[in-house]
Amino acid sequence: MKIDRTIIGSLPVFERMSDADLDNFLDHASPRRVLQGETVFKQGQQAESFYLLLDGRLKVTQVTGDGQQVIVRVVHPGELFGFAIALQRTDYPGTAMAATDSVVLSWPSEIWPQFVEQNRRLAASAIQTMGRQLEEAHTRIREMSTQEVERRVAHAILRLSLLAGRKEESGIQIAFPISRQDIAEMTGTTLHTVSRILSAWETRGLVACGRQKVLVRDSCRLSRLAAGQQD
Amino acid sequence: MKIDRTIIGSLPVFERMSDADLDNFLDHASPRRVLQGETVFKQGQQAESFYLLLDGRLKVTQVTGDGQQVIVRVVHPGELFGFAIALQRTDYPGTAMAATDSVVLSWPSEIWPQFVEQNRRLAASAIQTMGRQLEEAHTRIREMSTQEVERRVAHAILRLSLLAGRKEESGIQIAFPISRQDIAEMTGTTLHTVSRILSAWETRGLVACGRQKVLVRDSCRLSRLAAGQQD
DNA sequence: CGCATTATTGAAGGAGTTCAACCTTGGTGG
DNA sequence: CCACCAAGGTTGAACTCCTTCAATAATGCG
Repeated sequence: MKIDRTIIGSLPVFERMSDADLDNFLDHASPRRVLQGETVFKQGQQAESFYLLLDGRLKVTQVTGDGQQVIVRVVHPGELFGFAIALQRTDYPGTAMAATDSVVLSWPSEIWPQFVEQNRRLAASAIQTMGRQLEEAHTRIREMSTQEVERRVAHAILRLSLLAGRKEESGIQIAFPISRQDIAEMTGTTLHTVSRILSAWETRGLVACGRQKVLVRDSCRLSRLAAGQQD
Repeated sequence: MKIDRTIIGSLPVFERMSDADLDNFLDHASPRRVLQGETVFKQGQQAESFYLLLDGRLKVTQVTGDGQQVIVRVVHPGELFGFAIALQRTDYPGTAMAATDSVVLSWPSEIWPQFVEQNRRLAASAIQTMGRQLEEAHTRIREMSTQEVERRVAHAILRLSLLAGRKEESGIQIAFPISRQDIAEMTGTTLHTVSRILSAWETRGLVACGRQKVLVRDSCRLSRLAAGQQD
């Protein structure tokens, strides 16, 4: 499979990879379309591949023993995911589902060691990616420990508007379908509470929202709210 | 500074490093004693070194904008910490404080890239370390999202008894001083709630505790409690 | 011994969940 | 083409788990 190097080579993950290495690497890749609602892999499945998201948006969820679901990560274009192999796991710890129609590249897990060893700089890049994720997780833990729900939701929405925002005339639209339930699973609350909060915000002109849609109208005031300053 | 290779070489981090590489690497290390209550580094400080804990136990805390503290990690002997440099940060995101008298090794941040590139296998090892931390963080997020306080505390105590437990005649003693406040900061609750929970457990014979001490007397029933089965 | 730190416990209050009922939206198939 | 219906969303009311406030007790260090 021949994949165009120019687009992919510009991604941070491959930043410092030589053209030759990159070509070689891409020769082993298989592209795949994933329609909205379909999964790339499921929790507990054998981790036969690792992936890169080229286009679209994925939600990575985990289900607890008693059936509760949590969104542990949203995958944005250009990010690696499903690299369970790197953690010496044989199965995927979560489920990756397309929040919107997406395109992914996949490589067989076996070549991960090669992937890391062939280009030493790349290892550093992978570590950085994980480091960022780790920091994000810690931020979330901190927020969940100390902040009330409204601020957590504000943070989550702002974050999404940054990483997945489409600028429109009346504000920043989150560029993939996201339900109240999704937001609840990202912030550790219930869809009811999220609904109430968004309704209140809408009244105050902070956001506008519809079915699976959120538009940030006043990110400035929302930021202040997230920071804990009442406005 | 000459440090004995035999002890350190057996640590998972250096698992597959050659003796020569290891010696070279240890030549750049500085050991340091850290007394209980002292800090190795503080949140916001320039990240001039990265570290390995040889002996003792550290708490890594973060303080939020509004002064609330959270324990993001407990560092156990043999683990790397303070490798902010790997995440391309110039400062430490948290504070590392000795929960008990400890010994650490430190290396100048500058040699991290060398550390990673010189021994390719080591990079994989570092990634695994971070991967484990990431999984742990996700577990915590999942727990905080879905479980009530008592189960979270049970999990935290069990985890500590596994990673820092000293077997005694009457149960498993957590081998470093840990206050109600600490447990609260690890589980996202208040010291009051922790105190009430531990008191209740003590009555039921699950644990025995004193000032900064916790002893697990019935890890089996505690596990069941953590799993959500009422006993 | 005295004092600071840590821990216990009661009472009151509140933020958020749970339960329940109802409303909207948009896709689909008759 | 539009009627139907499942999925998503809203909103009220009751309840509860946990926090907050407060006061008191135990522990151990200097």
